[in-house]
Amino acid sequence: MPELPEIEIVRRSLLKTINKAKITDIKIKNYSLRYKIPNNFSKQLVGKKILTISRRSKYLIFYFEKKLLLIHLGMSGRLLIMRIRDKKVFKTSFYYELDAIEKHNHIYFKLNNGLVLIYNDVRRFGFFKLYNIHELKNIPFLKKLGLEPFDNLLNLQYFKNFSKNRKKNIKSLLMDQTFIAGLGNIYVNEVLFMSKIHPLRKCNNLSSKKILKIILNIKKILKLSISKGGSSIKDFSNVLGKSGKFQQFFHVYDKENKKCSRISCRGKIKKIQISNRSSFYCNKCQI
DNA sequence: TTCTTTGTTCCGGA
DNA sequence: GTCCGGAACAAAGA
Repeated sequence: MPELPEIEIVRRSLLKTINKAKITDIKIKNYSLRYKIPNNFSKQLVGKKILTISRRSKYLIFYFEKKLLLIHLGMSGRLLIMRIRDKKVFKTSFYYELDAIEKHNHIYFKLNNGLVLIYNDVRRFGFFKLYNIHELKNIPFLKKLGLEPFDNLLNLQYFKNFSKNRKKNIKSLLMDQTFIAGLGNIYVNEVLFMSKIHPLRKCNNLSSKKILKIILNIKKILKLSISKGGSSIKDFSNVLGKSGKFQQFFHVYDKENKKCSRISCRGKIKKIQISNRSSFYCNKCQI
């Protein structure tokens, strides 16, 4: 599941490989993603040069002269880079254990630098949306998003202001994209474990100390994850066959019935449902 | 056949 | 009007 760190890593790899390249051809194998790809999609992008690639929350934004392309990878979307000459596929991300299966390649972007950008997505929950540059401020997906996790404005004051009149639990608050944009289920579970807070704790009666701990851990865990990923994709070819690094970070996610990883703790990881999402926590140290 | 997985959207009730 | 939880939705694999 690509979360914010993975999207950021993909963005950085794409900047290194295909930034400033021109799209010379587009082949669409499957139009039905999360939203149907319009028939004039290719026509609007062929001949255009990628000026830069940015990220907001878990969205990637490709900038062209007058257009921007908004990409969301859903839960299983991947962007792959293939060299046309030797047909070798390099992954732009490090966390997938299995190689992409060709039947799930849905879009091919042929570029003028000898590379092809491929969109591969097993579940097809990802999407591509094309906008005019001047629409940027009015894109519904981006409009309602809260602060980026690394934004300096994400501080004690912001947290307290947002949560003081709310009754929901801390897990749901951290999942709320209008509060902090880009935190998904996996990292919220990990952040709460690191902060020793039970996911069902009400969000409006946390101590300042606990809140600061949460904020610090959000930034810390995301940064760590990006840096690990970043170092393992310096040379794309190193990535192939080296999977599982990503999972090593997890302390609670998908660890039901495992022992708590804290040396001094004899707790056990429990799994519960919160707002229809699996939540994992240690029954001893998260209170 | 049923369950799981994700982020987003929508809806009803408080 | 606002908040909140639950359900639906997309597709495919186990």
